[in-house]
Amino acid sequence: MTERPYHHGDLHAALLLAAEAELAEKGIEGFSLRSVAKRAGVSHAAPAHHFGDAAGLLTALAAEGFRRFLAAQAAREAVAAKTPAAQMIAAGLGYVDFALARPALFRLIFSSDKPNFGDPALLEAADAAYAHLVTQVHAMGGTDADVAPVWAMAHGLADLLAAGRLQSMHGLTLAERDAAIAAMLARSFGGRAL
Amino acid sequence: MTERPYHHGDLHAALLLAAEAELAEKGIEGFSLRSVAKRAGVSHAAPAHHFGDAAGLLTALAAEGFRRFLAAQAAREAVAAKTPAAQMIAAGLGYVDFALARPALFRLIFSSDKPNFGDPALLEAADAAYAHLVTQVHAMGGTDADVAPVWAMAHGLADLLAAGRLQSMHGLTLAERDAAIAAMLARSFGGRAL
DNA sequence: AATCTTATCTTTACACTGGCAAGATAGGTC
DNA sequence: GACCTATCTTGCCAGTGTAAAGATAAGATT
Repeated sequence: MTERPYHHGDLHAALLLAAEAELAEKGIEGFSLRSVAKRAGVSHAAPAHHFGDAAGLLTALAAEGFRRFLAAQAAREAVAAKTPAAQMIAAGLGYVDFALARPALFRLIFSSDKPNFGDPALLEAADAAYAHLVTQVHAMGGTDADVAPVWAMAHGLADLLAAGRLQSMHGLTLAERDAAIAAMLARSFGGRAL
Repeated sequence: MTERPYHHGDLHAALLLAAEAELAEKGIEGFSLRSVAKRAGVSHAAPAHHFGDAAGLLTALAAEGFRRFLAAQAAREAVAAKTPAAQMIAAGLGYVDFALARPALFRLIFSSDKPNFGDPALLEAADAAYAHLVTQVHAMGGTDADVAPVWAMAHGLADLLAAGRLQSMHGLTLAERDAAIAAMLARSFGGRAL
């Protein structure tokens, strides 16, 4: 029987990990602060000291979510051709990858009121994601007016796919699905990406 | 003092109205069944008889939401030119109108796990909305492959605007905003709408 | 008309939730 | 060694969803 020490050591990080697992299993609407604490092997009131309240924990998790979100895009970009068009397509594919791999986290950062989006750390992470998108569009020779359609297309695809609502894309192989998404992203840029 | 009768008369409809108001005020994440009951002037357990549980009430509300969603599109179509292209653009504008006018209801039908989407009445309402979209695309001479990009563009714009995330469109007048959305929708159709 | 049946609504109770306050523990500082 | 502060636990409260049991009313049957 290994006695659990009174002080955890790195409860802050442990709680974030537990919260991510809890979110993935229960979804935003089933998320429970007490359950997260139990998962981390700690009393129900322990998280308060590190994150204040449930919103605080979800705010920190959302910031981490934005970083994962960017990482998913970077992963696609790393294996894509180093042309601006291919990089932008890759970012869009990563956008969708993230929504499908972590739907609850995706909803937390885009469709939830629980995190405090005025929090500086969260704002910074969100701004970084947005800045990346703008950079991609500019690299392709697009203007600020091209940002909205590209973003909307990627976001709409990601959100609908994560919700399981685009049944027309269900029977496709991964390669076919990627090709279809790439074509739609190119279309959102005005067809100038092909 | 008008004594409240033991039997409400039409509690089913009254609860739906109260639930819609509750949703609009508190959002999905602040939605409370007991608060809805209080709003309808009835005990907290009364809704159970009509809707089973909270999910049942939100399922019924989601079905109603889909009907409102279609009505918002129809409202735009009624005042638009009667060409297929103008009608499709109008539907997209109505899509966005709905998301901005009732963001919580929009999230309930597209980004929530609480309603039971296997419910026949909800399925029927959702299918009707999807069928309308397909009809629009076909009327323009589009194929089934054109449905996804048009839907994704409309949905992405609606979701991002409802979340207040497309700040680039904040300073626009209503007419300018509509024109920008129309241009993006046309783009999602491959530019063949202009 | 009297009784039975059924639907509707209330009351009560329970397990769970988030948040607060008070106490326990331990690590660091003077 | 004494103090201080951060960390964590325990105990508590109001609020939530849901189930069970009782109260009330309306309709049906006789």
